[in-house]
Amino acid sequence: MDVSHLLDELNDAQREAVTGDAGHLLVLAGAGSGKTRVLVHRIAWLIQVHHVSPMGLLAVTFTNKAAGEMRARVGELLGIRPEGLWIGTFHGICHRMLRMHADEVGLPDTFQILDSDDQYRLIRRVIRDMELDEGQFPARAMQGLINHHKDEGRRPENIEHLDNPHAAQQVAIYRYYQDYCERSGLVDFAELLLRTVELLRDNPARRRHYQERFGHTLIDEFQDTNRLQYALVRLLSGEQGRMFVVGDDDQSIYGWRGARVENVSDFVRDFDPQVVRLEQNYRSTATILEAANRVIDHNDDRMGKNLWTEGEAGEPIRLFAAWSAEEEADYIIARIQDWIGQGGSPSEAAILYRSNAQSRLFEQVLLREGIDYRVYGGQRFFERAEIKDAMAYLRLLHNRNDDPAFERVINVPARGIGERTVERVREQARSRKISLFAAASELIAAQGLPARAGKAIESFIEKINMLDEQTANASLGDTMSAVVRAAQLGEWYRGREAPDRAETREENLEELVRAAESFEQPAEDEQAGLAPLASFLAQAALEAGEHQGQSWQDCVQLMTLHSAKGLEFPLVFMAGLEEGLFPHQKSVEEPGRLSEERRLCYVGMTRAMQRLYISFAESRYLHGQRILSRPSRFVDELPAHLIEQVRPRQPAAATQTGLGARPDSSADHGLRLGGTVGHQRFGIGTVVSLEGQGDNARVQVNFEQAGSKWLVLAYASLERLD
DNA sequence: AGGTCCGCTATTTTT
DNA sequence: TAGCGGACCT
Repeated sequence: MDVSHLLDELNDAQREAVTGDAGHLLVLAGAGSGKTRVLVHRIAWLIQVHHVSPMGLLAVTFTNKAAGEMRARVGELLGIRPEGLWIGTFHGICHRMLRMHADEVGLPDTFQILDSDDQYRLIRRVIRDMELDEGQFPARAMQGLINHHKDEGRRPENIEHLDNPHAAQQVAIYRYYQDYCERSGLVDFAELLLRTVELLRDNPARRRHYQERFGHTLIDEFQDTNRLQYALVRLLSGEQGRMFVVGDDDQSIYGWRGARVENVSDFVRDFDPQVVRLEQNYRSTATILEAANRVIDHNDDRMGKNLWTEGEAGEPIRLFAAWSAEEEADYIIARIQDWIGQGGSPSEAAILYRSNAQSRLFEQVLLREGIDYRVYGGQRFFERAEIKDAMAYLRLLHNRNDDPAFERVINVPARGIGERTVERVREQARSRKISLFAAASELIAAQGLPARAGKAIESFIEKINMLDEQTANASLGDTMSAVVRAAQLGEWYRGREAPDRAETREENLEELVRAAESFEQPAEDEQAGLAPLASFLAQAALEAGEHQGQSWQDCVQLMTLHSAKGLEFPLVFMAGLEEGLFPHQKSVEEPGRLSEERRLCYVGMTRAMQRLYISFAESRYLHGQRILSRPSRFVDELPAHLIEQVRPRQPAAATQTGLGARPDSSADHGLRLGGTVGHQRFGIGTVVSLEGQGDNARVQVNFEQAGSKWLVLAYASLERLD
């Protein structure tokens, strides 16, 4: 069989990775170096050249998007959809295994996945049940703590330090929450992984089964794995399995949520892999790459990598120093208009920022200028309140013991069941160790509720039971439709919200019915004996859907630097490069976090294909207050010779608005902004900023070689060269 | 039971 | 500035 098409379009390093034959492989894949291509070709290579059965391959990614893309491209390359090939997210794959072995891990067949919001509400419920002070044990923090323990593989019984009463209480919350989940057949995201790890760890037969099956394990974005994910991969791969690990330590930006870059070096230690570096970049100009290389060079403890390109130097990076965030936004939108005016497309432009709040100004200006835009990171479809409400009804049909679902809709729409009544039901559930639904039924039967409340609860229970009977043989679409109709959520929202808002909710509910109608159950779910309804519920939790609808439109892209990872745009703006904002204050304060901010900067820069603008503002509103900032240290780390100062900082007089001290152009040192100066040690540079007077006068110079420096004039002995 | 007002807080996000 | 949650009022 001719397999040249698998290698023809690859460079040497990519080829080395794809064909690697010596045990395990670590591919250090720089930004834009063709990482996905290598993964996809590797899979095809194993199947077509080494005749590995698709059944023997496991490919793991982080996001559904990445998994979907990989699956599509493998299918395309092989010309067929390889049957039996497991490509999926960590959570998707674990979910699948747990469904297959639910009985062995002590889960009911009807177990439900708890999304973050459900989990949060349940933890809050638990803390109240335990009658603890929510100030001392905030649900948000407890959620983080519990998830962190799980990500580290810890059960309540594995946690020590119980000498501290507060810590002991936290563990008690974890235990209570976990017991609750067990009783109700609920599994949170971290639990999906932890259960699977425990299954493989404690059940030798299962472990052997999978280890024998998966001769090859491929893992994407390895720098983002946490301890549990690494443990999972090791268990699945076993002694015999070959690991093909792709990652980039320089793009590790999720340490704050448990990702361990150290897994990359641990992998080298544990598996002694062949290491291949993909350093040739097919995305950005040489100028952008060199600047990015130089910035990331300020980090220690790197595996080491230098991006290069055969392409041209391209344009310099433009650095814009704005007085205010408003001016920054005006400037950026004006440059986008230039781009469009020159025939560029709006969707080729991306504005990247550190925190979501920054999008507002850009949105205002884009709106004013009539340019379409799309903000990433809004609420996702299955996270919308009305959708979650409808889904809660559906969940109750599927599993009456789903307490979070019961709590969510027991009084939505309002049917006169208040906190007191619900608390009576909870008490009953606690003392009888049964679900809320069962407790409510018992109370009705025992007439243990006030007449009014009792009637209301009874009608709710009847509604659920009746819906269940009516839809027993109905399709998923018809069931959903019946649920939405019976629940009367549209009416409920219409009665209490602004018309346009309620209308959107009703449209979403219609959309939900359509989604259920067109839902195609994955073949493997069907084989596992799963009802379509169960599949649908699981998928809603695991893939919450698109962030925002208008993705098809040709519009300017607004997103955080984090969401930009993995994407590329011809025209990129990185805005708000100010100390305190980027790097964020919190990251500056905590040791070790700064290098992650720098990696974020590196990620941002390497999104740009042709043209990169970097900007900062001296003043902006933050939490309703105007604050003054210095440029980010990352700006100083940009090599001066690659930068074009679009507007060197002007003497203040003209734009002075009375905010703080401005550089004084009338000082007698004879230097001027934009002027060229020479320095004994640093060489030649451009004056970028002047500050203070007399002995205190300081000057910021962008030196061609040494980069940007602040110098005190009294000591620096600069020479005027212009 | 349900609605309103006040005060507190405030990176980054996927599953 | 804005959203959320809790306290308070009807």
